[in-house]
Amino acid sequence: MLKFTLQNLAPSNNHGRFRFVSTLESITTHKQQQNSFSNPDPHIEGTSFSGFSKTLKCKSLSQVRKLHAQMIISGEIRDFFIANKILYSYTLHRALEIASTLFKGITRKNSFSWSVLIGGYAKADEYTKCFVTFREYIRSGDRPDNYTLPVVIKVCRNKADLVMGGVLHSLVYKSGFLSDHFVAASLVDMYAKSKAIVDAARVFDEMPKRDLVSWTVMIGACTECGSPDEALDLFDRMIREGIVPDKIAMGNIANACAKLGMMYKAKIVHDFVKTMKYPLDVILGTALIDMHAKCGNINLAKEVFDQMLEKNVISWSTMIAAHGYHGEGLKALDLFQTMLGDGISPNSITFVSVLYACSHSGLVEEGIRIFSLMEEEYRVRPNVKHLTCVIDLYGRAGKLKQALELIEDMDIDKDAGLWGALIGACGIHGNVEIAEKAAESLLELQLENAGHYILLSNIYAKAGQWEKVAKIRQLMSRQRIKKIPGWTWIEIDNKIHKFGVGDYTHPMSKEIYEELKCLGEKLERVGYVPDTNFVLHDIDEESKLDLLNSHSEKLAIAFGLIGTPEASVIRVTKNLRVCGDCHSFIKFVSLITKRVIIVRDANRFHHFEEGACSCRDYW
DNA sequence: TTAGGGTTAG
Repeated sequence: MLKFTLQNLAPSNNHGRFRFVSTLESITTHKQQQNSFSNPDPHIEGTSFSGFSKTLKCKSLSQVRKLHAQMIISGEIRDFFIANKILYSYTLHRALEIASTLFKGITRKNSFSWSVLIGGYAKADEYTKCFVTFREYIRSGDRPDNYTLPVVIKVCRNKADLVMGGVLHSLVYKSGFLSDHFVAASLVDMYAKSKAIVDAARVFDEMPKRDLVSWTVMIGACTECGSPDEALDLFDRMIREGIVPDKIAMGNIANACAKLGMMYKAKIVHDFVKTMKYPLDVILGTALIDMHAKCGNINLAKEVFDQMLEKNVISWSTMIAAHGYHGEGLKALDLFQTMLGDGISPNSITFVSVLYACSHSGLVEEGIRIFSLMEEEYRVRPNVKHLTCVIDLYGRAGKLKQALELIEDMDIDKDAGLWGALIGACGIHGNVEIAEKAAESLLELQLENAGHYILLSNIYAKAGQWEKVAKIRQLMSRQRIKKIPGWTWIEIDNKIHKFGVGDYTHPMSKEIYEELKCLGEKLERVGYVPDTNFVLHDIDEESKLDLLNSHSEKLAIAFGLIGTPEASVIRVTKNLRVCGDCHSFIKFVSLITKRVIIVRDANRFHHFEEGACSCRDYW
């Protein structure tokens, strides 16, 4: 089952105000004033190439070869300056064999020659040759310089090779290049992409001076490692230090906003991009689509998508996925057809998005048909993620036996997510027998994801099999698997308010619980009955009711009702799946308050209106 | 003359 990467993620600065909003606005104002005087184009950059370099760079490979031949005939190739330039031109064309031959013939190799060849291998993903050449460089007695080191560190980043990365870090330290911002930024990025966030932060903190790239790398690292709120704080710090974010930094911060699901901030990010006139290229445009969609604004996402002059398979897949998790399966399928009509070949992720969209809109037959055509018609081999979507589809249709048979028949490495999808479907249809079979396979994998164990525990609890619930709990405890705490947060007036279950830490807790009590009375009059089956503890009914009434999504929504103008849309984000009772509760709240309530959970968006949800009770 | 940061799922 697809999920946003929201687990374990919630804003840490409870009730805090993100300052980047005002700082971005101040830059924007400054920029507007600047524009009125000089109207500088931020996209025209100076170049560092001399005329000769520029000329060579523009030449085709055959022209470079011709020039090379002329230089050999005239003897000018003996000039190491000229030889180096031709060497560089060859690497730009990925003509690495000729480059290597030329390199061997250069008698006075300098650091430039080595850097260029090593960089050429790196850019061509020839990692082994890159490291072998780097080793020869060191053995030649020369010291690697601040041009070569970022290149080899980047290779470690691409391979997530922390061992070699650590060796290079120590080399950097010994050679005194830690103060070079190119070298240090490469190290930060290498650690970040290898998920060693503490090491990344250490290098970053120790940098004597940080430029835009170093900041962007560190901001991206925070988002990547599950702390988008820290990414926003860091972004704020960067701006306070006078650094103006460019389009790459803005794409990066759009990712953080996407993870947090905060619509207000998303709008500010987009406005800033517009004011700075950053071009909506394929990467920034796609990041903005993803941000708006994950912040609950599918219309703005589509607007950006339509404005983009160039789109690639990632942009299309992002938009298809967005329709999917907003429950707009037919639109997702339409877009998929348009994409094919535009001659864009779908990739593996496109199919995950399409199948996911089918699954979350109940398009069972269509989804199964597309799955069956994937390999034959589109040459994309189904993987476990596609199969998981199909299991969701079968689950929705109640075809649990067929789902189990399909899993057993397919020659695909099964993962916990796949078995989790089957257990989830069993939970909806109350099928303990198949759930137990799936659980056996799941437990064999001995994975640490608490969610799947909870699903099974949920099924046993619903069936009143408390002994088995206890057994699952024991297993989790033995394997030290902890349930991830559920959090729901709501953004009001640019402040984030975060709630946990039974939370009394909010300054307005008294009013929130009063609102909940009042709501409960009104809801019961229109037919809402709390479903205590969703409390997975073997406790008395009254305690269950108390626990149920203080679920984080209910607290956030109650606060939303108090803190936002009448008739306005309430948007909340939860890091886990919304609970079944809360889902029913929110439907009733949307009915009696006439509010549209949009809930983003770990799986998808739920649009509640007039007592119904866009997920049609399947999620 | 050469070097570091960017988009979709999980």
